[in-house]
Amino acid sequence: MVALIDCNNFYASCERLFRPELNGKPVVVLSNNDGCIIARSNEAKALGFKMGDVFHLVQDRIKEHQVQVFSSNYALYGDMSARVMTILARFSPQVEVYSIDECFLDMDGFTELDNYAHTIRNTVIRNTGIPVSVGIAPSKTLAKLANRMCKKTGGTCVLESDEEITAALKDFEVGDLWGIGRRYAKKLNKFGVVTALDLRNLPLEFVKEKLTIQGVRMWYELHGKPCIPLKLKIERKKNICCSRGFGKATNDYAHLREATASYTNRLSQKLRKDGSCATVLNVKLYTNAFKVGTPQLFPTISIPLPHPANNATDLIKAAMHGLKHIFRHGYMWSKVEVMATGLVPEGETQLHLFTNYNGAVNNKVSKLMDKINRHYGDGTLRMAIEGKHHQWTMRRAFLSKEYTTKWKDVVGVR
DNA sequence: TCTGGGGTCCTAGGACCC
DNA sequence: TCTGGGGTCCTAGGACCC
Repeated sequence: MVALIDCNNFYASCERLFRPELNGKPVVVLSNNDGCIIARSNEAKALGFKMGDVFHLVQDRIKEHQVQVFSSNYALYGDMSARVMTILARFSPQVEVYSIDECFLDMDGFTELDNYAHTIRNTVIRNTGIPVSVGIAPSKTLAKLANRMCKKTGGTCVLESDEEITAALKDFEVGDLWGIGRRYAKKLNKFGVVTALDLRNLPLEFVKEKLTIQGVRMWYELHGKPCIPLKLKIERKKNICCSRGFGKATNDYAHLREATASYTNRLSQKLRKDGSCATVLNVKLYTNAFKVGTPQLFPTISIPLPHPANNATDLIKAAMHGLKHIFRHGYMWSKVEVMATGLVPEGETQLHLFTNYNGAVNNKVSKLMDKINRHYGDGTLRMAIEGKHHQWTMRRAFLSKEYTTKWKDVVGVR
């Protein structure tokens, strides 16, 4: 048996923690750049606000219903997530942190699962203030389903017997299954497969043909035979990316240089944190595809690095070279993306045959900057080429404080 | 004026090897 | 008249997840 614990309306719940007067009121959290709605309290859901609603298009309704709006505050959500996960790890020796707000626990050998689920839920809410739902079932896919079933009531759900599982599958839309997206749902609907039970009852060969090997795994999982193991080890990432839209589109090359350098610096931090070096750096520019009638271009370049690197200096140098190559006049650029690929473990990098360059000095500088920034706060030391972040930095008009990660933002109690 | 930012896995097809 | 039978690696594109 496996449990899936999922935080309810996670970002909205985090914001409410430090604004208790908002309990029972509609709250939404926006994506980066205050673009779309990405989290909603139950009250906001009830008012009809949808995931992905474009903020400036629903602004009138937001005002009308006095919905409290927040910009994304990942410093806060990341820290609250770590607290929740730490508590959850007490409840099982085998834990997979699946996303910022979800966690699988191995429940093999555990008994009285109903009681245990309640204990988990009550402990998390008592110790962190974050409400969670707990779904327990024989496989990950079914645990996901169990979790979804109690999401509305915000409680717990254990699916164990065949009768319980069959009854649950019967009322569950196939498109809501973990692993079935919009495309597959449409495809399956065409074959008359509407519910999760319909999918489970299909012949295995048919599933394999239409949904490939992933569908076969899902089919077994729906039969209560686990096929997707818990990921207990955190693996090094295969790609690392830093991509962000600008607060305002620009055609100014100087701004693009600043933004690209800044994202690349951030990318290099992520690489160092993961213990990886890049062998290839990709740079891509975007115009705003939503603006019909304006000239569109999405130029991209892939730069093989002379030496695997994760220091800011070498990567920014490569990125500037790439940017120069793909930049064109006559376009309004709205976003830049830098991506590190061909990652190799730091310390296992291949030296260059014809030079004795090994990046030692640049690596030292970056590591020192990490240390200082960890101690004095992100951005204390930056690369000069990043500029002052005025023109292109993202919109965050409704940002809350870093209540749990910044001394000056900690709430005082009298 | 304003529409997110990350990731993963799988398959088919091409290029190459002996 | 007739032209094999294994492999690997890489990439682009498509699907999915939060």
